[in-house]
Amino acid sequence: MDKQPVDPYRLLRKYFSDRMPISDEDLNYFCSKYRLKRTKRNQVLLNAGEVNPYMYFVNTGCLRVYMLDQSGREATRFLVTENRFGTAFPSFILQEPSMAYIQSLEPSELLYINFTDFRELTDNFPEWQRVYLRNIEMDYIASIKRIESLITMSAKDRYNLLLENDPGMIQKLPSKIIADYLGISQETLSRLKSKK
Amino acid sequence: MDKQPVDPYRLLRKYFSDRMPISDEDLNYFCSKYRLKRTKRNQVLLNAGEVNPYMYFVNTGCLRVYMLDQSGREATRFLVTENRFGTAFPSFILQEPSMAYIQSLEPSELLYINFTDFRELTDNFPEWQRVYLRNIEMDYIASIKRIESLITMSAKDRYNLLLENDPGMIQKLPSKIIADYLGISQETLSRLKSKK
DNA sequence: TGAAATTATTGACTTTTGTCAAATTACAGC
DNA sequence: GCTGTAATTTGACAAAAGTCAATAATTTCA
Repeated sequence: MDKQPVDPYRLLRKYFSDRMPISDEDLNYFCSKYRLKRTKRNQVLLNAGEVNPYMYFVNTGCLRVYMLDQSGREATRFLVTENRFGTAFPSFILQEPSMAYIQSLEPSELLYINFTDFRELTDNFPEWQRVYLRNIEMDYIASIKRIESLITMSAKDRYNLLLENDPGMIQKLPSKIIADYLGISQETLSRLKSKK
Repeated sequence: MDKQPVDPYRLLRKYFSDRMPISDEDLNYFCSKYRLKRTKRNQVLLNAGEVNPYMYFVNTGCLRVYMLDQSGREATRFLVTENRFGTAFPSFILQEPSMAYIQSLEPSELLYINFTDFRELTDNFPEWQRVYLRNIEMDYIASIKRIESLITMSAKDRYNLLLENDPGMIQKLPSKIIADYLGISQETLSRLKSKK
């Protein structure tokens, strides 16, 4: 069977129209600001030190935002799964050099928009500003919960919590990445998994 | 010399008018949604398990949002200093029982607004929505940076970073609170301070 | 499919941080 | 200014997590 050729903007249009009232005309205008990019496994989209130009919407695949510590070890800051927006946020918003890298963990299909256009849309379309605000509120809440887990829980408890809240993530991603998302070494994670 | 009686809404009015164009009428309307509260040192404003009804604006003093871990140890999630908004954010936004407590570290003068009124203002005043959005973006960025420090740095480096970025905080607050903000024990912090 | 590269596991040891207890210091509130 | 409570420091030890190295298991992609 042949694959149907799929409109790469289908998911994005659905994302907008599911969350806010929007005319076809505005929808087309929104989409005109986004460009398509296909990436390979482990392709780096942004290097630390660069100003991050784009916000990404993930059609298929998965993005990972990560940093290197002083000794060159990787630490995962954020993961962006399908049908979601995400980027190296501080660099994008402040338009300052990034502390973080962005890579696609798998071959991915992405839609991306530059900072100027992104601000133009949030500033001029109140309905979209509202949706975006709700997204940021939720992302902020998720990051607060992550801080809580980091300052109050042991590595073992953090792992068990992730296992409860997001079993798919643990199943899907290499444990190396789970470990640096939790802020522990892969050896420690390996031992935690065998111990319970 | 007698103290001048000060309008408790002066700072709040200034906060709004500094950040957005707003008519006197709207300013009065905004302020009508806020009520005044004076607190004692260490007074608890919200207990864990309660739904957090209020967003606070700190006129004078300081608020602390903190949690208890399994063994009853406190961990500071967030501090709200003068002339800023803050609250136990997840519970306020989701209107769910709070994981966190709120207390005033010093005698404080606060203005507070309930959730319904807060949403009413952000939904109906685009200029204010925009200012609020920028605030959340900045708070989110601050929390991302805190996550970075927690997953990539040792206790010692996190302390030195805080010393650089926010020396006032270390000077002003008891080291017990600095320690549980950094996610370490007070004994460890005490040793870090003497070692360098 | 099969060689090369990456990832995961395990062991031995080190370092960091936590815990408990006691002594000292600071300071809030009367 | 006192006085009692709270905060801080220090010591001795325990537990948690990291490091390095070697091996085993999986993937990738040519």
